[in-house]
Amino acid sequence: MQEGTISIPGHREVTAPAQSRPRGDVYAANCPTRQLLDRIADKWSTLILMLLAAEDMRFNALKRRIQGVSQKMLSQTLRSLERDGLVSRSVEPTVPVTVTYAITPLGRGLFGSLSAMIEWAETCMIEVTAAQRAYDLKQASAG
Amino acid sequence: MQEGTISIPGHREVTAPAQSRPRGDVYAANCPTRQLLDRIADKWSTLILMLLAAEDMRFNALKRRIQGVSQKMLSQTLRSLERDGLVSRSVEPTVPVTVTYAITPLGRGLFGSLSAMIEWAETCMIEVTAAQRAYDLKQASAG
DNA sequence: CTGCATCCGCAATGATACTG
DNA sequence: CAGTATCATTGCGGATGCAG
Repeated sequence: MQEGTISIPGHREVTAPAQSRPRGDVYAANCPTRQLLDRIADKWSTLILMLLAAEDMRFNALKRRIQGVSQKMLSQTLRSLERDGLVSRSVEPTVPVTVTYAITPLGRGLFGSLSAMIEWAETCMIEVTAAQRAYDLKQASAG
Repeated sequence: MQEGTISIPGHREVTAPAQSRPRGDVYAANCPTRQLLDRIADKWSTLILMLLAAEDMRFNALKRRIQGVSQKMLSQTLRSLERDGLVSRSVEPTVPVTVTYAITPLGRGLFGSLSAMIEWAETCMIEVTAAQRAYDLKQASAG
């Protein structure tokens, strides 16, 4: 951990202490864009964002919907997303408390790119699977 | 590891033994699309694909260009990408051997969605950073 | 109900050394 | 140059328990 870092547990720091050249090079290790890319490239972030783009949801609703996520990771991811301003969290002071998550305008912007990706994934899944099988066969025979 | 799984090291299996319902639910743990999504959502895959979309590259050229990647991860990711049919690998039998990586048509399809995402990331980075700062401040005072 | 804190195993990653 | 093999470490992610 360096100076500018914060303590979000699930947040992998890229060692970016006061980067001086913010623009242009996504391939530089300390580029802030890459940090963002890492967040986007998170296993759960994508799924959450997709869900929230459709409708606001409660914590447990999300958890039920996204199979395989633990509350820890869900909570963690949600907090990261909130911190990035992609998701908003609103608390109604009922008893017990009611927490609702929603996508922000900023998040909705990202959602556009994301959905294109998902769509691609669903479309090309067949081809990819075929490629994998071919590759595996070749490996098995070649050694 | 289950039956259908293979031994690519960097490949996190989602326990998908002969999934029966391939379509529709990206949120199901065993959905093949999600496997693909995980691949896409890889830290290095994105970067590599972006680079190769611009031009064919050699191994070390990639390594030099992508700061912070270890040969191990680069090699690993490259192999995954090749297995998925997104990247092609060609070997010229020179001495020493010359290996060139290129993006495939399939990979280029994905590249479209990807570049939209990168573009978004670069555009909205400022806003996200601002949101982060605001969040952190709020935490610091309220926390 | 909605979380946060803690412990902990294991997979993923990185550093280093070695091969062709 | 283009990797593979080995070893050390990290921190993800799951399970559990507790709090508001």
